[in-house]
Amino acid sequence: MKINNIDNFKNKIILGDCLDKLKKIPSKSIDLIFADPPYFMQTGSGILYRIDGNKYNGVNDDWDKFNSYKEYDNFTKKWLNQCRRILKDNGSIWVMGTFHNIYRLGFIIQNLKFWVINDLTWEKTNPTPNFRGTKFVNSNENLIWFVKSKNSKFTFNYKTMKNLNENKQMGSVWRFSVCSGKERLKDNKGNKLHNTQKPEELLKRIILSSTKKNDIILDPFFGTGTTGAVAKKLHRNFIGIENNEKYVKYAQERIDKIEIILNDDYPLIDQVNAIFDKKVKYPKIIDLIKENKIKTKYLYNSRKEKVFLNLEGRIEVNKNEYSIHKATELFENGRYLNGWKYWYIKEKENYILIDDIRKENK
Amino acid sequence: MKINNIDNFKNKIILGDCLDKLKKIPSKSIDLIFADPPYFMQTGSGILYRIDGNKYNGVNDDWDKFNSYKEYDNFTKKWLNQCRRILKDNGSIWVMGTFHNIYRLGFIIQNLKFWVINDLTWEKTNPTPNFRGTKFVNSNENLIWFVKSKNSKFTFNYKTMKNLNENKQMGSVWRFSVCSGKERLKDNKGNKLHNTQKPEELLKRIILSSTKKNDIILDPFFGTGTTGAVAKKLHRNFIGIENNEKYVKYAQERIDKIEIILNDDYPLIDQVNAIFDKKVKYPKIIDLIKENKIKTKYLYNSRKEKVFLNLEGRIEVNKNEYSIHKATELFENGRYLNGWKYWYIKEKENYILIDDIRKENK
DNA sequence: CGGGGAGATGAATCCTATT
DNA sequence: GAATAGGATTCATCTCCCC
Repeated sequence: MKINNIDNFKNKIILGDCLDKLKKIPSKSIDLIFADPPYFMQTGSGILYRIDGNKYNGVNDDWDKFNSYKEYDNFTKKWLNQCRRILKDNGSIWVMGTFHNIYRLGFIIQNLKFWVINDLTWEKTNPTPNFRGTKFVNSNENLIWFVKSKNSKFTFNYKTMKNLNENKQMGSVWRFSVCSGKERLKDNKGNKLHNTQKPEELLKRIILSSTKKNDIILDPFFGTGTTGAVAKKLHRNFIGIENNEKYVKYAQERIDKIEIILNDDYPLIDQVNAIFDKKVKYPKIIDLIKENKIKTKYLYNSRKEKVFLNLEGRIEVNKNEYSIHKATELFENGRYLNGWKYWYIKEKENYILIDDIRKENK
Repeated sequence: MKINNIDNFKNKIILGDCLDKLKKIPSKSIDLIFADPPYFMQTGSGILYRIDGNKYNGVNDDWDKFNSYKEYDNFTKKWLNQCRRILKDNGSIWVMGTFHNIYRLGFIIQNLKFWVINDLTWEKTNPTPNFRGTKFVNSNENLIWFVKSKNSKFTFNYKTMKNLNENKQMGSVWRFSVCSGKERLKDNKGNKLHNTQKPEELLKRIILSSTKKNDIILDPFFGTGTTGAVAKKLHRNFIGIENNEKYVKYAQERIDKIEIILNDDYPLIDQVNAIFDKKVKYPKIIDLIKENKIKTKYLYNSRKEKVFLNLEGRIEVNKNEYSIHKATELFENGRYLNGWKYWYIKEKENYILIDDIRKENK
């Protein structure tokens, strides 16, 4: 086995510096990267500050601010370039942040020629109120979903997400509460372990929408391991990178505790996933003719206009041949419609949509 | 009077290039700038079809075309620098965009040492669906509210916004529909005048939250003049800059038509509601009966013909039930009339039109 | 101007495999 | 690489018409 085979990293938490450890990951080996990077501010001592209320006081005179943006941008470019290298060509990356860093992220993402698919808003139903009434309550965090290039054939489990959303297309604004209660990890003194632990609901949506079962998901800022926990629950593989030994310990415990089968939070979601995103193979019209499922020589539209269907499954009009789809243009003034849902056969006195015949014989 | 006195620009639409005209505005003269710049959408050259086969008519205007991010960024820097110059030290700027441009805006805003107050999300309740099921529905646009420096004493009308939000602190995610219907301006052929007209609700929140009465509000991408219209309705002054002659003409007409009805004797919030929430909800007849506003069992028409009104708000004639409207047909030889304006109740010896009762109880 | 139904429409980086 | 065929895909809102 090669030392750098991706299998060596699967479902492990790697303790160490994000950039150092990213460089160890083989190229084009990852299906999804989720990154919740820190809000980095250079204070002279090089302290990393997470986005957490007003904790970044004291580093905001103009010069420091600009200087720290520069540092932050450089750091961002470095880990994003590593992400580009290790991501499969059709893989996806999700990042999240607030106004403090999301514009830095988005700008650099676009400059590195990544291709943005969606920008999303997580609306927190229970944000910290603005006690002094000085501005609007900061009730959103922002997500960017992007891929390596415009031509990427990324995964999007459309029907799964629709199904999760009362059977309507899921939009780009997600509304649920911040992580609290039992889900929130505590240290052995009973204090919250991490300031910005992400809710599993968030990772559930990300992973369900843009990965397939058994995909490999990497999180370079693993923290308390929400990404790993949800990946395991959804039968995906994870790789975590985290610099803080304490977080690694608790994250490992958290993930080890999860039993993959029959979890109450995610009952049979993989089966749902499989059911809803399964592509159905339909027979072609020529097959239906050959198998004698369509015996009639003529097709009709809803206005009972009649066309001739030949043995090759082509519609003949004025000595020209058209596909069943293309023929709709002729009869609908250039509107291009799905021919399967447009043409009927006549059986005795009944008109039957050819799509219904197709579905009976799939 | 100085040639460049700001009073010369007040409540005028300036036809011409955004940058040229911004340069004419005196320094530190503006209280609020709202900027809805081109988004640089980069749509493909293909036609996007709706599911019913019709074409989707999206933004394909010349004003949204740029050759590169670099060109877009340079343009952005230039107009933002002019904005910094003309804005009062305690003034506010709001910009908006989607993922196509919002990271460019935010990044440049931060690099130019502006100070961000809030990032906000406008969640559209009726966005264009994703016809192909290729990604999450783009249902949000993004806003950035920022000021000239961290020390700015900007305006934030906290209580007004709280009052507008059922007396809860207003958050950074706003939910309302896109501009359509009567609010949407049409050209003289009946087509939509502008591809991206913004709803008045949006400007209402921006102007109410971060300006005072009689403030001067400048919009460098004036378009159809939503900013001017709402400014006028709320007793603020506007200055619009717009390059397209047609838009200017229609915007001027739109603004001229507005009657200012603010009155100092009434609480602002009531007036705001009166101005913007033009739709009056009338009670239904069943509600009036339930609330005992209509106590009588009989209704009369102008010929004093009597009918029985049951507890479900239906008129009974010859063992048949009719709506109050449908019942007019019976009594008017098939002429269909508005029942509210046809039927009376009898109170002592007075006949009272049920429409009057309804209006008293709206 | 009630109520039901048909039709229109909105800032969109909106498909894919085969020949 | 371009052209073609096959096949999958929509939600809230507003206006207008009719009864």
